[in-house]
Amino acid sequence: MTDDKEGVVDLGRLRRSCAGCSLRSLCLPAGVLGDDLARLDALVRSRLPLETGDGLFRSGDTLENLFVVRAGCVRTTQPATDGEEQVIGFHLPGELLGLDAISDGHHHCDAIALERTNVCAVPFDQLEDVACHVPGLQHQLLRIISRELVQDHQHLVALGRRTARARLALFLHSLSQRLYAAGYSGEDFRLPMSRDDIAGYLGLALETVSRLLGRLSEEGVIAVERRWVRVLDAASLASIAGEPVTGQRAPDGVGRQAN
Amino acid sequence: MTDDKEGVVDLGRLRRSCAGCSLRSLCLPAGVLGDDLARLDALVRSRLPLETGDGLFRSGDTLENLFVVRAGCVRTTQPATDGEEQVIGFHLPGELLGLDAISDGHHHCDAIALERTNVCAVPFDQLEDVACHVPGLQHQLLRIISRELVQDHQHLVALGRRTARARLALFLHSLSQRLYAAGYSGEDFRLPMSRDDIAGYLGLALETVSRLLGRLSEEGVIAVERRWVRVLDAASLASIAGEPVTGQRAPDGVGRQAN
DNA sequence: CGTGAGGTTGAAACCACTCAAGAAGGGTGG
DNA sequence: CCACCCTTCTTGAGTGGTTTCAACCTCACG
Repeated sequence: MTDDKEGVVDLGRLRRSCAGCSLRSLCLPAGVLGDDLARLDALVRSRLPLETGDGLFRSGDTLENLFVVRAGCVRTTQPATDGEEQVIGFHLPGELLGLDAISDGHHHCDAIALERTNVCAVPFDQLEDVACHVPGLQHQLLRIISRELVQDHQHLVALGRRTARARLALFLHSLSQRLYAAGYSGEDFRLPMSRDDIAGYLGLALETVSRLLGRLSEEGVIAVERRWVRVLDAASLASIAGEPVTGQRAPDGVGRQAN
Repeated sequence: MTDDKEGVVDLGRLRRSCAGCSLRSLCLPAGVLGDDLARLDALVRSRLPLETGDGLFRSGDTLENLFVVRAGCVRTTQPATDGEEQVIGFHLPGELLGLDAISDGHHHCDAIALERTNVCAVPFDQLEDVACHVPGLQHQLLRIISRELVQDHQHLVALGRRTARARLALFLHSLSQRLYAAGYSGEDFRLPMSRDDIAGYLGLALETVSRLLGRLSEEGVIAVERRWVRVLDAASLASIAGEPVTGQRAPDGVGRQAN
C-alpha cells in the first residue's frame, strides 16, 4: 500500500483510524476535529481480536488503558467473595470500558469477551494529557462517564423496583436500542450472552429468565430461537418494561403474574 | 470584619473558602494548590441553607451547577411513572451531586434535602473551563465521577445478589464509614433518612426494613432508637453485609427471594 | 389532648428461588 | 454419518423470603 503523501490515502490505515471509524460519533472523537483528532488517534492502539472467554482485565489490575469495543461484546462482572457474581454491564460496539478504574487507578470488575471481539486500547494517562489541551475531548470524556452513570441508575431502578418480567422486557428493549445505535438491526438480533449472563445482570435465576423468555414468546411480543431474538411488538415490550412492582394496570390486559 | 490586605485574614471568608473547608480533601480541591485553588474558589457560590424537604433540582432541569454537600444530607431519586420511585443515593458532606446531568445537560433525578443542609454550587461550564487549565482539577473531577460509578456498582450487587438482611447491613456499614470519613462518628449516629427512604434505596418494603432493623438490634449487632443507631459489633455487621443470596452459613437459614 | 406522620408488628398471599429431571444443539471421534 | 458427551436451555414441583394488607403504637406538635 502507499503512504498518505500526495493526497493518496492509505485505506487500510484510514479504516483503522478514528477518522474512518463508523463508531466515531458514539466514541471519544465525537466533537473532536482536525489536528485534535489526529492527536487522539495517535494514542489509540488496536489489539488482536479477543476470542470467546478471553479476559481484557480483571479486578485489581492497574489501570493502563481504557477500552472501546469495536465489534463483539464484552461482559463486566463484580466479583463476589463466594462465586455468585453480579453482571454490571454488557458493552457493545462504540461503548467504553474500564471507567470505574479511574477512581483509584485499579479496575474493580472483570471484563471478558462473550464472542469474537475487537477493541481499541487508549492509554489513560496520555488520554488525560491530551484532554487537558483539547476541551472537546475533556467534555466528551466527562459526558461518556456521566452517561454510564445514567445507565447504571436505570439498572438500579430495574433491580430495585421491577418484577422479573419487567426487568427482562427492559433489558431486551434497551439492548435492541443499543444494537440499533451501533449500526445493527434492533428488531432481529443474536444475543451475545447466555441465559445465565442475563440472569446475572438482572438479579434473577437463570430458570426464571428462561421461563419468562418463553412467556413473552407465547404472548407474541418477541420470537425466540436459542440466542436469536426478533422483536414482534416493540410497543408492548416497552409497556411491559415500564411496569413497576405494583403495576396492576396495563393497556392490553398485560398485567403482572408469576414466573 | 477587616479585609485581607496587610496579611490580616478575614476569618469569615476563609471559613467559607475551599482553602479553609474541612472537607477539602474529599472534594474538588483535592490535589489543587495555590493559585489554581483560588481560581476554583472563585467559582464556588455557597447557597442559603436548605430546609427539610427543599428541592435542589428536579429531573429535567437544565444543568447549571454541580453541588457539594457541606452539611446535612441530600437524597436523589429516579422518578418512576407511577410514583414508586427508586432512591439512587444519599449524599453526605463532601460528596458531589448532579454528576449524571453532564451526560446530556439535564438532570435525571430529583434531589431534596432530608434535613437542614448546606451546599456549595459550582457552575459546571465554568468548572470545565478551569479544569482545562488545571490538570489536577480535571483529574480530580474524573476521579470523583468514577468513584460514584464504583459506588453504584456496589449498590447493584446489593440489589441483585443480596438478601434483605445483607442489604440493610451493607447499608449501615457503608453509611457508618462515610459518616466517619466526613468527620462524624461512625459508631453512633442519627439516620438522616426515614425507613421509607432506606426501603426505597434498598429495593425493599418499608416494613421489611423496620423488621430487620429490629432483628439486628435483638441480636446485639446494633442498637436502634428511632433514628439513632449505634454500631455495637462492626465485625458482625460487615460479615452479615457480605453474605450473598445463597448464604448457607447464616446463623439461621437466610435464603433469598424477590420483591 | 387530639391529630397525624412515622414506625412497629402480625398474618396471609405470592413471586421468584431451589432442586431436579429432561430436551436440544454442537462437537468430537469412531 | 451416527453415537456419544457436554454444555446450554427448558420445564415442573415445592419451598420460602418478602410483600401486602391491616392494625396498633408513639412521639411531636399545636
